[in-house]
Amino acid sequence: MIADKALKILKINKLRLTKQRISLVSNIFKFGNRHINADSLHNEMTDNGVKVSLATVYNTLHDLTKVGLLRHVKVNSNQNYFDTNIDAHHHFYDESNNSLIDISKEKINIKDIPLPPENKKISEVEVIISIKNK
Amino acid sequence: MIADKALKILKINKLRLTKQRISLVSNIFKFGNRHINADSLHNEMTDNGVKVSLATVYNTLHDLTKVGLLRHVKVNSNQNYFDTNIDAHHHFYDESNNSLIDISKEKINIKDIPLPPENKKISEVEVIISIKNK
DNA sequence: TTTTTGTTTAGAATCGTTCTAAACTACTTG
DNA sequence: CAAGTAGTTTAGAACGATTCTAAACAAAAA
Repeated sequence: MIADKALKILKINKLRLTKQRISLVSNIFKFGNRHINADSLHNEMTDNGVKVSLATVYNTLHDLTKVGLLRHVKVNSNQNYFDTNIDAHHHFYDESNNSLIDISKEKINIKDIPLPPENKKISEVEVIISIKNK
Repeated sequence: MIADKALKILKINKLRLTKQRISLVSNIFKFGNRHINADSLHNEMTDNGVKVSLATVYNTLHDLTKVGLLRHVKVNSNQNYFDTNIDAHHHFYDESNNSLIDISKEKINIKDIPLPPENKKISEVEVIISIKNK
């Protein structure tokens, strides 16, 4: 995903292309796939000399998730992580430093997936392999 | 797991059998397998007329986890969930109400598990199937 | 341009959780 | 079984991540 394409998707979803969103989006998608949280993204912006409030960082991360440009990773850390890789895939979760490492979908083969309860549908299947130092 | 056995394990681990721990443990393991969080457990105690501070509830949940009587579920909800079912198994995570439903290990067949990075070892493999209302 | 409506902001508020240090009590030892 | 000691509980403060508020602002529409 490149920033320009992401901005088009924001526009399609009737989200205004404000200065803040433009610089956040360009930062988020500047590097390859990665896992970000609000705080580190906010620091990144500050370090780059871009002044954006933390509230806007949170709002934008949620907006981007809503339109499918980010994926909220359901790992229980004290912080919420957002993944720029929106394709189905799994994660190593390093307990020693709360970091995530992608595992491509093909690497894990899940055979049988049970049916969800009545009136529910599956929204996501995620494998989390917790790891720690040897 | 029954409460008496759990208390023995506490003793073995040199954790004192205080009034608070005894009533917490007996509450936690009174029902079958379930998923608890600090707040709801604290309410449960209060409703039963047992006065325990919230801090003690947190301490005890952690202590029980440390000695292997509970398992901390790594689902990203805003609260931490502890599972009285300590056997390897998986979960449905109902996004509509942040609840967990057990899926027994046999129901899901994970074929290939990738090797962890250098100097790391796997501590847990967890499948989380997020579900929502149809 | 002017108006409308969505967005940003600083700071307050909230929520789950952990910390603190004083009071307390289970267990140990003499 | 009394006295000592070391682990435990507690209320309340503190904390860290996140959300809320309502006023200022800016993008898009009219």
